[in-house]
Amino acid sequence: MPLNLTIKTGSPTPIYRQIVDQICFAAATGAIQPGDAVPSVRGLAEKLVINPNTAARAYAELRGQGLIESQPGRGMFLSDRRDILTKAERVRRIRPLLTALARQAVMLRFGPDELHKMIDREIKAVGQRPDCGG
Amino acid sequence: MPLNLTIKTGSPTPIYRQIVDQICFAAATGAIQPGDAVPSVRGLAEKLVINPNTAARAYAELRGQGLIESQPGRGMFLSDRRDILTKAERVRRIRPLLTALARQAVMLRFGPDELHKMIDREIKAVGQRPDCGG
Amino acid sequence: MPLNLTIKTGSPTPIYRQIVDQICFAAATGAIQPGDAVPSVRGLAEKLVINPNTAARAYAELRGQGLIESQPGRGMFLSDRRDILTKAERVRRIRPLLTALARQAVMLRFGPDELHKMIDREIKAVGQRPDCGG
Amino acid sequence: MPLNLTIKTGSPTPIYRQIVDQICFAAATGAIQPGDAVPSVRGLAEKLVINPNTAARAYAELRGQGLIESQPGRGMFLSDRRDILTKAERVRRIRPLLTALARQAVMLRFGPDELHKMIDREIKAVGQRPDCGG
DNA sequence: GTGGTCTAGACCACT
DNA sequence: GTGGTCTAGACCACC
Repeated sequence: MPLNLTIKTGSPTPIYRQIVDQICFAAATGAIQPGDAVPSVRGLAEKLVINPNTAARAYAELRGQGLIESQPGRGMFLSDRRDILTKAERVRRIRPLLTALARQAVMLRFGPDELHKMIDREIKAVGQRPDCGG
Repeated sequence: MPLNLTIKTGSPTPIYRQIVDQICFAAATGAIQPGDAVPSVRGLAEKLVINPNTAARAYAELRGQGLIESQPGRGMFLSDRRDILTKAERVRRIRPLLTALARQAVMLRFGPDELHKMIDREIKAVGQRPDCGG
Repeated sequence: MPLNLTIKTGSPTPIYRQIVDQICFAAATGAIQPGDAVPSVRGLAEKLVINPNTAARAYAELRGQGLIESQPGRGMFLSDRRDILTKAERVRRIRPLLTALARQAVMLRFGPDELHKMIDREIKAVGQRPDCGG
Repeated sequence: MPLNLTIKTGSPTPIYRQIVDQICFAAATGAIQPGDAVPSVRGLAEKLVINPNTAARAYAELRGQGLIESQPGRGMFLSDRRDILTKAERVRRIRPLLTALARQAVMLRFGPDELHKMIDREIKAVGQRPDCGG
């Protein structure tokens, strides 16, 4: 089962964001491969019982990020892997989370080694859950 | 001087949050010890030239977290926070940040080693800044 | 007049795209500076006589590109300049236009020097027109 | 062999477009000269193993552009296209591409010199490919 | 059938 | 007041 999208309504994480994240992960982890088709806007909307616009919005964001490409009239397909963002921008985008984690870790007296182990475990576990607290 | 609070007005981080963070850090790093007195609401407000309500709000949050205790008639004192949180509770509190970081890291294609290095650097950097709310 | 947005309805270029392009240009040419506010979603919608959602969509795209940042409750502001895309990605995005131009130029017997002059003139002229054929 | 047409099926560029482009190039580069005969619709369809309708459509477009002329009973011949387009018309036709390129270049922060180099490279590369529709 | 765009109107959260 | 999200339904273009 290469792509099993699920959403949680009423979550602080918007639905479209949940979809984006899950497809993003599926691509990053290799669950879906370049050239693979992603569900159609209408099909996804029907399956998840959401408005087609919401599904379209998720896909629009993914397309904007260069992760998928649309072939008009045929559907949307996963693009070839490539580095889109500069190293500086990637660091910039993950920085707030690093800072927040470091602050909380210091406050809760977690040491670097403990953190490393926990983050490694988390990386392995990630990608199954539709909502991880935005 | 065990506690040297400074604030930055006009920051995206509310002033009360800045105070909470700094006292939190001071406690976590041992700059202030359990049983030490913290400034009175009025004294703090006067020193930082802020509204007493703002200082009170900061202390309310700290007391809610169990970090300080008021001894009526004597003032506010740092409690021994090691007694407060179990290991499970500490993990529970840092978990959402770990998850969020792991997800973002996977999406931005940061490997575990890169993450470890960035986390360590961030931990070292943390605690010096009056404003560290992301 | 730092920012004079106009749109052309019924154009092949979608309205939201026209807005994105114009703000993008204004930023690239220095007409608006980092930290400057951009019109509010509702204000822009009213001025251009479009649906607020359409304006919001344009801003969402600009924010996704890292060009503007939203300060909740305050408005949207132009971000600091930074390189977001890798060189390879920037080339990749301009490539189709280069190819199309080169083909047309060969067919119409324009030489490289003529092209250089025309493209330079076009660069100087660009940015005033809301629609330039998408 | 003045005209060696090849097509790529399954390409995003329709077959008729590929034919138009290649004949267009052959004419522009002098591979075929005004007055030269071009293959008949039937002959071309047979050689390329395509539907005669597709070949006819390609020729219809070329004739519409004034590039070829049919001499009833004799076949189709390359017309002298230098007589057809005035300088103003040539500029008018390439203008939209110049504008689009200039806009995109400004947005992606490509300077004039970089653009000139990329254009020159693209011109050299053009014409060899059976599929060059962007 | 596919995606893309736009409108209209609702609700939320933050300040 | 600000932005953010979601729904509903419409129309277009492409295949």
